[in-house]
Amino acid sequence: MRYEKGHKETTRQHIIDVASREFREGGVAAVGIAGIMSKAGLTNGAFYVHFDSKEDLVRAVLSDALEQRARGLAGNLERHQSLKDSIRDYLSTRHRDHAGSGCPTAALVAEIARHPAQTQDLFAGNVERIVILIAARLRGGTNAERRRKAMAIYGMMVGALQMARAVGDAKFSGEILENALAGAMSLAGED
Amino acid sequence: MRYEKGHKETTRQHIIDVASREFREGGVAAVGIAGIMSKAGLTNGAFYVHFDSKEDLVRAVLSDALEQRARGLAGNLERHQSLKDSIRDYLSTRHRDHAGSGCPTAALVAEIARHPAQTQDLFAGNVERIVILIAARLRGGTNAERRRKAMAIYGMMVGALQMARAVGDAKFSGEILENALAGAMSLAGED
DNA sequence: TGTACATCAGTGAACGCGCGTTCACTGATGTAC
DNA sequence: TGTACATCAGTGAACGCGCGTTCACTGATGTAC
Repeated sequence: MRYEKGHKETTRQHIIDVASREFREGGVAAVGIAGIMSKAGLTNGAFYVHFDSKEDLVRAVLSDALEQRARGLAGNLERHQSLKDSIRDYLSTRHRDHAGSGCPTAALVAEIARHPAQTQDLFAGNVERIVILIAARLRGGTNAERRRKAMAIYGMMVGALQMARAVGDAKFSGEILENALAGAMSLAGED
Repeated sequence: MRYEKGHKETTRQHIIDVASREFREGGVAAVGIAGIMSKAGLTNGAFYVHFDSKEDLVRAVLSDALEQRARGLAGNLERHQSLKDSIRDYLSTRHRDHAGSGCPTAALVAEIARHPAQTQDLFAGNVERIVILIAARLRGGTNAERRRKAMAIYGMMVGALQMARAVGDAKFSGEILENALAGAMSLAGED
């Protein structure tokens, strides 16, 4: 079988998409290559046609997922979605219950802390980008003050979403999301 | 060899202490039982004299580590440490660089989200406890408002510490910690 | 136009390894008689 | 007091299994002549 131009790149992206979901749902350490390839409709061996190693895939997945997230947020803000609505989406039960398609930072930040410097740098660049996007939507104060608030707000979003996912009890979980939203808006200086 | 009274309980606690550090440093999924037992100065087989399974150990570790943390915070507050100083300790470079002896929530929250309900309930009880401790130190507003703020602050602490650990770059990491501290104090209504 | 060879994404079996778990055994001490 | 047996935390080899990775091979298509 010989394939049309671009086929290899399409397959590579498909593997990244599947792995991206699996990693966010199950964690990098607990998800294996055989499982990813099987879910992608391929066999074990084809993996190394596309990636050098599992760590190479992790970097490709992070790069892709973080990029998509930042683009999504930028797009929403350009389409005049309010910062509050963006944060509300982030701290929603829907986002909480769909980690596989959700924020890669919330799903993988603890694991990224244990990965090589190259992987961490990739992550850092994305955090910077998100902070700038949030800061640009804040009103009042100096640039430095808006940057400070943006970091605090982003940290709260990531921490609260993770806790909401980990407590199990739906009522308590919902309370965490609501209270973090109120806290974020209070910091942002809106209602 | 027959052992003095309490020996088994001492050994069990020693295994928990070792596993607690290893899990927080490396993550539950990436740390094996053979490694834990070897670091505890014992062999493989002895593990099942003390625990039914790895999940049983995970619960024992979480229960122990979360309990210790909550007690530590309660003790500091009773000894009249200010809330600000407690949060400053939490968002310190020292805490960031010593995950093994640090907050189990920040280290393991993402993994707890993937563990059984029994494990999640254990975690939820501890979050509730910490929130109450923080809320009791807040001034002004109704009880409900203080609870809201306490949850937002705790979420921010956990999220910011994790991001500070994952970005690699020390300068950026320090900036995240400082800005989260400022955000938390702003929410708490102090300086 | 027909034949021989090159290309290369994907196959599927196998590699060594460490995982969580099991189990027959050890041996120092306690208890029974 | 001396002997026989029970106790049980810990040993260390082994279990089946899935991990990440390697590799000889396939086979449809493209290119050369």
